[in-house]
Amino acid sequence: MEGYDKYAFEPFAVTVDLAVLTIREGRLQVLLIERGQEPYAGRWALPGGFLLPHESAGTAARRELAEETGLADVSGLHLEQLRTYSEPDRDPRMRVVSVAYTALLPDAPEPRGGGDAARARWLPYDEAGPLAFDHDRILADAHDRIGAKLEYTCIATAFCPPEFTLGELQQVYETVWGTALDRPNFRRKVLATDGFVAAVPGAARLTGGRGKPAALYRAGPATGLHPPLLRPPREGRP
Amino acid sequence: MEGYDKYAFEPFAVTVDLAVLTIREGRLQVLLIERGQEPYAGRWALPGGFLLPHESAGTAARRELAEETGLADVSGLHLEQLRTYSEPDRDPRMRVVSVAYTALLPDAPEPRGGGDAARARWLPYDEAGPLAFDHDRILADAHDRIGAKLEYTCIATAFCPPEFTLGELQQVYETVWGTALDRPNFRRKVLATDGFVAAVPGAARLTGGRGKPAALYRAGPATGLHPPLLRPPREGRP
DNA sequence: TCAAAAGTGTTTGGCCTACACCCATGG
DNA sequence: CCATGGGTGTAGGCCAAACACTTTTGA
Repeated sequence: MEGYDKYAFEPFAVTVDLAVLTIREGRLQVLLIERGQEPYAGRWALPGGFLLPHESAGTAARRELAEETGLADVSGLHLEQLRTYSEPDRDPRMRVVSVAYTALLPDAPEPRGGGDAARARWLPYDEAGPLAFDHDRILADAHDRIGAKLEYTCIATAFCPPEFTLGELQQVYETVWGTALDRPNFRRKVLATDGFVAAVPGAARLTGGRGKPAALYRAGPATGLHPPLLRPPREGRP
Repeated sequence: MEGYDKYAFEPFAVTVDLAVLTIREGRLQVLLIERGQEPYAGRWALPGGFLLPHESAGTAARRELAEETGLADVSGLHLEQLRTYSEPDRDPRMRVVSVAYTALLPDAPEPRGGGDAARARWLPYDEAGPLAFDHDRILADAHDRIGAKLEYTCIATAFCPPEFTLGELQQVYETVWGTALDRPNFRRKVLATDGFVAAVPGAARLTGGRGKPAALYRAGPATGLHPPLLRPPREGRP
């Protein structure tokens, strides 16, 4: 690093890309913006943007998240770094290194167009492609990561509103994993894990219009899941 | 991104940093280079360097790994992206965004000085700090990640030579986790996991000079561990 | 013949799966 | 009173922790 001339090379641009996931209508959905200009004009892409000169990638990601979702308070949302994409040809215009983040949202307000007045919308995860740039890969990596982290962390509550039922929490797992779970066993597993959820005394809510009202819970202080909540092995070969 | 002037901002430098880990003398050790110039002159740091203009971060990391270790063939080594560090003040000279990688080595040759003629050496993990820049944090993150991945992946074999005994494999787990494991149970667990290791027929090796010669194994084709090999819960509270 | 390291066997308990069953509510 | 979703109970099985025991080598 010594003797490096900071202007010797063509500069690298550094951006953040966001895979913003939520569960709407029982489906995993992702926040996309429509590109107005070339390259990939008219195609959908993940929201994102450049790092400002005095900003870390995490700060930039949270700023972009607020801009793109239009939410006033974005501080409580789950945001975590996914990985960095740096293939030389990933943007045909110039060298762009992008730090990708995954954000999880509970309720899903319709997005307003971002700062650059582009169209923004939620789209079901499996109808999202093909996206601009290498965003298909980023989105797939985000899905993989979230699916894996459901097994050994408590992030599932990040998809839920402040108060939620165990049925709603189970739907998070089922939606992301694409598999059905046994309700009694899921319930026991969650309640047995210390600090995963905390009961709201006396509260209850009707979920489907019919049926017994469900008890309400809040996210607990725990972050890890020991032992993990393993997803059922798939029927076919992996 | 539209209308972005690639020279409008002070350029970002993009580097890779490597946490190169190995097990020597029964201890987890890390490859460090001594800084010759300010800032942090005389301090030890993780090896690393700038991305070349047409190089991805992964390519740069593998190039640096070859340069710093002096190994001729570095293609079979385990190298994986850790995360990206982008705090604005992490390098006092300029804005540097660094993509950190973790590399795992089996045997550990003494390193030759890197391309910039700096001193390089192996140091036990727990004697490594304090390092230059934010490298203490990067190194700790690498250790955390490797410890976690031992539970649900087969990367432990990356610390072992091509042919190894189950005792050596167990020492990898014990060294990284800092806990003792039950040998019979470890053995059963590893052999029960399809594709983790494959026996080398007829081969055996004496390990401690005394005792029964141990059968030899090679790394199998599996990458994931289902079910995981969970580390024993720590005695104190987490 | 002993120490050291590899490898096998066995018991026990816990957790997890699967499924049967009861409860509360709206139509 | 039936459909729907929430919640409890329980029998069986698999897995893994714990530990006793055998085997093979060098000294």
